[in-house]
Amino acid sequence: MSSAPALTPTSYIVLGLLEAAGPSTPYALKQGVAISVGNFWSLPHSQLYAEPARLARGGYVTEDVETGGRRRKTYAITDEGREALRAWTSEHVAALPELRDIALLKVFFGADPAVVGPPQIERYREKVAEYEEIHATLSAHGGPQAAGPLLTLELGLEVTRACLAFWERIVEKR
Amino acid sequence: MSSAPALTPTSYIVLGLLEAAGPSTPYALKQGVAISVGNFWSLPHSQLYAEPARLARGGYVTEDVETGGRRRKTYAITDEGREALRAWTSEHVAALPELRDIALLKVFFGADPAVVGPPQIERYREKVAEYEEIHATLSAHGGPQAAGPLLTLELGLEVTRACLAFWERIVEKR
DNA sequence: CCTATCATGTAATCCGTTACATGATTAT
DNA sequence: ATAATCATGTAACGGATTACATGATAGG
Repeated sequence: MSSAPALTPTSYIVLGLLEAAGPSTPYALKQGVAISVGNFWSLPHSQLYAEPARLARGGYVTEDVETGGRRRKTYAITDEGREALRAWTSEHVAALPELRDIALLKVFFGADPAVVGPPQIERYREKVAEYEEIHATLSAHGGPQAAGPLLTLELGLEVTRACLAFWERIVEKR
Repeated sequence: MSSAPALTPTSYIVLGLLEAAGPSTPYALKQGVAISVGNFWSLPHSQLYAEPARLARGGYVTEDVETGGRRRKTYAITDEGREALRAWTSEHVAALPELRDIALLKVFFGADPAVVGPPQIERYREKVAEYEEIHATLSAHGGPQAAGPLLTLELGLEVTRACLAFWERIVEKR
């Protein structure tokens, strides 16, 4: 008896969104990712078609196929899926994330900060502004279920600001 | 005529190490990654066997097979490889990196910071200490060719400190 | 009515992870 | 000697990216 492959972060993103938003089509999941977790963990839309299908094979979600023309598929989380999600959020994490920053990789191998830096600075400034705006609306409205996303956003802001400060410093220092 | 697949970050890590260290075996590359770029972009050792082989097929490196018993392979960067590396470091980067932090993902989906946070805090403290030590030795010794790695380390330190502060704050705040 | 964009999906390919495997070398 | 660890690779599998493709919908 072959055990099914373990669930991946992609799996839990889908499960988490399905639990929060209720039954959804892949397209709705795509929208959901874009305005929430996609800010720090994005997925190509093809994954949002493939992953729910995998989860359905494992019994973590149900698949409901529209009888009409487009045969759209709607997925809903099952009790088993909810349990898997709960177990996952209850486990601690030993490993730290890696930066995996392409611009930084180039600097490591000798790129000129004056070349690599400026576009990064510009994008980081936009991102800080964007995060600040989301943070304002989310902390004003957005009930207690927004606590997780709000915390996430706060780390995003701090890290983004740290990166911005770094690039500004190394660009002007030469 | 089928164009070869584009080079990946893994490719440039191998090319960069080969340029910096001279001809190397996969095992030497593994050692090199571990003490340098692996601090923010790690690779499983199997990639350091597969990737040089791919690069050899594209003409970016040469492969020299030992005639003796182990038939060890030694790779050396070619002019074409050097040019590809130089072109890559000269291009700017539009995209920003994503955090892709599993612990943060769990918090996003409702995990209790008191569960997820403490192991992260412990690891982050170790990492800060480690980075500070490397930074001290690298800025004391380590000539001008250590400029890239030194900068890289500085961003690593700032981001790591920001993450540490975040987790400390959200763990104690409840 | 035509065209652009949104919505919805599939296919091919390849990288990356994981596991397996075995040859040298060192320590006890 | 024998065990343990280091060194050196290969194989299998699957997830992720990329590209392809076409059905709806709205704007001009």
